[in-house]
Amino acid sequence: MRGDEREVAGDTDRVRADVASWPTGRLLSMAARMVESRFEGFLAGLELTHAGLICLHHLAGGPLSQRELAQLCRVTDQTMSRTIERIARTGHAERTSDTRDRRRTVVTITGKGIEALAAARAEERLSEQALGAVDDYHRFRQQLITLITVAGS
Amino acid sequence: MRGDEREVAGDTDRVRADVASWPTGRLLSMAARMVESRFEGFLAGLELTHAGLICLHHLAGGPLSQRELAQLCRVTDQTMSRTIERIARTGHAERTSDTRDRRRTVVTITGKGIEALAAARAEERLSEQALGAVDDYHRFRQQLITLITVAGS
DNA sequence: TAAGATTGATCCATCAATCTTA
DNA sequence: TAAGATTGATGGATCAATCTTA
Repeated sequence: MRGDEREVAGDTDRVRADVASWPTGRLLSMAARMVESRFEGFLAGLELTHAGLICLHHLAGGPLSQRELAQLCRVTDQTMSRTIERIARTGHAERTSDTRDRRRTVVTITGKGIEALAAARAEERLSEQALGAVDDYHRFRQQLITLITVAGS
Repeated sequence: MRGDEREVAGDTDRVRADVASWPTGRLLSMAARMVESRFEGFLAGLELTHAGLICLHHLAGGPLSQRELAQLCRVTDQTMSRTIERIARTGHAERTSDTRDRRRTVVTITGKGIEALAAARAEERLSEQALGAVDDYHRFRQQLITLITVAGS
């Protein structure tokens, strides 16, 4: 009984009121979905996803084992295993067995991966300009980084 | 957290450096996971999840159709269908068919749902105190609300 | 035809259990 | 036994397709 044709004016205010009482965790996940979805279509054109992109980001500095990559991306080993499976399948990275310790799998970014990373970063810069609605965007990012840093250690 | 003895000092700085170059969407989803995971154990004791909790939050104001609930929670109808299935199964809400329009399903919070909501809100307040690491927490929340509001309209 | 809700397929993440190699 | 990686089950979200009722 609330969502009908009477939202002639004040729609933004109504949404704001709905959301203002949400727990902070919910606000964060909602915001994450909105920001990331703007970008997903573009990434799909590169055969990439957000999870794969952050891997390539870290792999740009050189090959890493799956566990090292998981720690840098701050996900579990299990999640990383599946993400790497995908970026290997699409040809953005390669898995090779470490000859000195055959338990380890070394992941290396490919030429296709490097190109996709560059393209994604360029687009990212553009799409984040839309976040200008947040006043003091730089500080907002710093607050997020602080939150992740202190809560994660 | 990462139980090695070589990170005697500077662990926090290292994590911060890792994360500082991430896209904002990734920072948001990471922060969301960290904040929400603190709370999940408690909710599990109530047989609830975050998705269910936000439903109960909106249902506290009175019964709603599934579509209305989806719009308030800002998820798709399909997601809401599955979330309601769960909170109905656990007895936190009930589904009844609207006799005047049998396409509609009316969702009502139960006594168990009301109790669980109250318990969760009390705990929520406590757990969010840990977010005090963010300077000007109030403004941080306002920025999130702005982001969701303007991007979603 | 359209509206409301459900089911199927996919993706990101988790934990628990397993498999291989050290 | 432990370390590194994988697989299975589950939860939260999406889109596409379907089913029922108006």
